Amino acid sequence: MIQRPRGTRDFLPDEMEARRAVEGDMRTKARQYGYREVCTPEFEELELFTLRSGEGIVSEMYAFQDKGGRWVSLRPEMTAAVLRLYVNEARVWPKPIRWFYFGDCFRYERPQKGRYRQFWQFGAELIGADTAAADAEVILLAHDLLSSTGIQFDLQVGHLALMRHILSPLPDESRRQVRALLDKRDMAGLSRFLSEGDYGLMEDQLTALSEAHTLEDIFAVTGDHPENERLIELCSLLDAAGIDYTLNPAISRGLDYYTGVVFEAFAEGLGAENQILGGGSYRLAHLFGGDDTPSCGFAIGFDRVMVALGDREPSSARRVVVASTPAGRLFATEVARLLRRAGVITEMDVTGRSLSAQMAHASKTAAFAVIIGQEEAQKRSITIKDLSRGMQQTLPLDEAVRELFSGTR
RNA sequence: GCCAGGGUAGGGUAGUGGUUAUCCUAGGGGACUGUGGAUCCCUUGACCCGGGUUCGAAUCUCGGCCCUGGCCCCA
Repeated sequence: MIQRPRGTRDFLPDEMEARRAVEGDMRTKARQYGYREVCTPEFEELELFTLRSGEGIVSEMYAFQDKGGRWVSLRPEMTAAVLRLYVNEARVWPKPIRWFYFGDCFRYERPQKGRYRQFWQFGAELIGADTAAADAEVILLAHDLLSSTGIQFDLQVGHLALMRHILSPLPDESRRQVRALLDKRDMAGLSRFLSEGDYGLMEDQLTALSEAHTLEDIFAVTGDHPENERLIELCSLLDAAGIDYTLNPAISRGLDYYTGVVFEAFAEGLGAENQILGGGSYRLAHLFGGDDTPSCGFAIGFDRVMVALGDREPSSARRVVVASTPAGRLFATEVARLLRRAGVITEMDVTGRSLSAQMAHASKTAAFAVIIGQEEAQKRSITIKDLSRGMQQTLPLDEAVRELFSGTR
């Protein structure tokens, strides 16, 4: 027997239908905001991803040399590819550009709850705008996408300029370490690190910042800063939209290319991998040969959303099985075509089983059985049996199709 | 890369060194060639892989693979 590759999953029909339904709701919502779907290759030149995220990520990617000797990689995320697409094809399109995507990505990591080697992301990018209104739109879209799924989540919004301001006296490498500690909320580790480097005052500021969840508290720590206005405006826009969010100036997203506003969302019941959304404003296009275009975007961990949703009711779409005797078979074929054309999910026997066995099968998979034997075929009528209630009636074909159609909607 | 716990028919399980590996469920067929769920009968189907110990291994042991969760990382 061949095993499924590690960290991958198979999806059976019930689960696939649930995934498609959620995905469809997200698409609908994104379109309402004027975003249009794009699709990029599942593998790209390796350099695309190392330009964005550094050489260090190669060990966690499905990277390989193809038969022409080119270094390529299965995509570990989609933002870089979407920005590459923008630079290649849409540089001169009217700004701003609103795009969304849904696709699978691959990372070579140790699987655990909510973490797989093949996983799906739903994301959006707003390219060519650098205002609080742009930040607000993207955050609202992210919020509405998550809301449309019905999960409970905690949305946190921050701004990297605040922390950069405080950390500016530090050398580059220390800055990165401090941000990692803050992201983990490891205040003890932070304290140890900063006192070693003789930055005691900074520790007080950072502690205060990580505990600040209102604009006043934040500005009390950071003082006057050119980006304060941006944050004030963003908050007033988010408040006007009436969404729930928490200000969290300690978000650092572990990334160097984010430029300003950053946001994340978390859900319950996911164990260690509880982050379901990450995003912010960034500049990437110039890395791929474009202008230095400001952008803002996010990605939703689709699989984690599905885990957070839990098991849903299987699809309620009702089905019909057409059961026939040999004498009714040709007419039954005709009837099945009519039903399908009318939009009814219709199955017919393909095993040559007895009528009794066909009915036994129908009772397991369908809500209604349509029975066609010699008598029905001669009169061009069909017998409809409601399998849950056990009632049946024989009707002329036209009338029966109408009946079934309305009965199964 | 590290740690813990796991792996017996499609699903769920019993089985701590000894006949032909247990039971439930599911699938196929039949009793029943125009009517399902009940019942009965027949049937399909498993010890994750490999080495070792042993007269004998599902069982003990080692390695690997995979699963679940945690750490690390998280673009």
